[in-house]
Amino acid sequence: MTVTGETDRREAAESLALALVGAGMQRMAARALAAFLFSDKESLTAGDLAEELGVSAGSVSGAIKMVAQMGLIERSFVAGSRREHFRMRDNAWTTLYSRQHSIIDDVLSAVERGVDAVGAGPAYGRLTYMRDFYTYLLNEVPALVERFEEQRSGRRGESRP
Amino acid sequence: MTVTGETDRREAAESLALALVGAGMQRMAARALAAFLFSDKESLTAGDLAEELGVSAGSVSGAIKMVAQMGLIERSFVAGSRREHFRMRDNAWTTLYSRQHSIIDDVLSAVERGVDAVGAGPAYGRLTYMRDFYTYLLNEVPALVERFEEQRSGRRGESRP
DNA sequence: CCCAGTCTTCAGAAATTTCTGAACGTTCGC
DNA sequence: GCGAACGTTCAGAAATTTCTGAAGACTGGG
Repeated sequence: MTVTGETDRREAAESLALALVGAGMQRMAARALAAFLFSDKESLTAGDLAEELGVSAGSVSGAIKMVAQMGLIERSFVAGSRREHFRMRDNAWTTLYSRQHSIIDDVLSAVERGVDAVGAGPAYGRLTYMRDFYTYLLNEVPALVERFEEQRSGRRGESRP
Repeated sequence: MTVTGETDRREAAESLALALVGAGMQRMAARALAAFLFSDKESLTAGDLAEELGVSAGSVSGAIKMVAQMGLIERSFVAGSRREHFRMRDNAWTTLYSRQHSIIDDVLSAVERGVDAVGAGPAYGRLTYMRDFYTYLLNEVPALVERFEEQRSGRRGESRP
C-alpha cells in the first residue's frame, strides 16, 4: 500500500464523485456520497459535510436527502451528540440494485402500454423484445446479488489490511 | 389486442420517453429513441424524426448523435434515397449493457484509486466492498445476456401476433 | 460546375437545474 | 420556558443544459 496524504484522499474522492456524475448522479449528491465513502469516521453530520465539501448548509441538506432516498445512507443515533449523524448503510450497494428495480419497472410499464397501443408490425416486434429483455433482467438481479453476497461472506476478511 | 389509433401510439411513445428520462436519459434522445421503437417503418430519416417530434433539424441532429453513440441505432443505406436513414440495431438492448460497462469501469477505476489513497480503516473497508461488488457485476453481465439470448432464441416466434 | 436537398454546427435565447443565504423550526441543556 | 446550536425550507441568483434558427458543408443530379 502506498503512503498517501489527506490531499490524495480528497482528490480520489472528487474523482469518484466525477465518475458518479458521469453515471447519471447529481453533482452534490455524488460529492456527498464520496465523502461518506472516503471518511474514516463511522458517521458524519450535516455540518461535517458542509465543511468537508465547502458548501452551504442548504446544499448539504438537499444532498443528504437525495442520498438517503437512494437508500445509501441512514440516520445514525450517536450517544452524547445532539447533532444528527448519518452513515452508509451496510448493504448500500446491493440495496441500490433493488431500488433500481422501480426505475426499470417504470420503463417496463411504459413498454407494456406500448405493446397494447400498436398493432402487428415492426414496432410490435421491437417492443416485445425490449419487454422480454428487461423482464429477464428484473428477474435475475436478486439471484445475482445473492450469489455475490454468498461468495463474499465465504471469503470474509481474507484481504483486509 | 386492443384496437388503437395513432394518438395512442404517440402517447405511449411519449410516456416511454418520460420513463427513460426518469432513468437518466436526456430528453430529446429519449424522445428520438421512443420514435424509433414505435415506428412501423424499418428506418427513419432525420427529417422524419423532426416532423414526428415537432422539433428543429438541429435538435434532431444532436439527438441522433447521442442515441447512435449509445449503440442503439445505426446508419442504414436505403436504395434510391438520398437521405440518410437510421434504424434500431438488432441487438440494441444487449449491446447497451456492454456499453454500460465503460461507465461502470470509470467508477471502478476511481474506487481503485481510492483504495490506494486511503490507509487501513473504515474507508478502506467501504471502498473494497464497493470495488468487489461492481467487479462481480461486471463479470456476470455477459453470461446473463447470453442466457437471455439463448432462452429467447429457443422460444423464437412463439408469441408473435 | 452549379444547384437543390439534406444534414451538421454553432452562437445565442430560453428553460431548467443547482446553489446560496436568510428566515424559520426543533431540540436540548440549563 | 429561554437561549443556543443545528437542521430545513425557500426565494432568488448563478450556472448549466437544452433548443432553435441561421449559416455552412456535403452530395449527387442535371
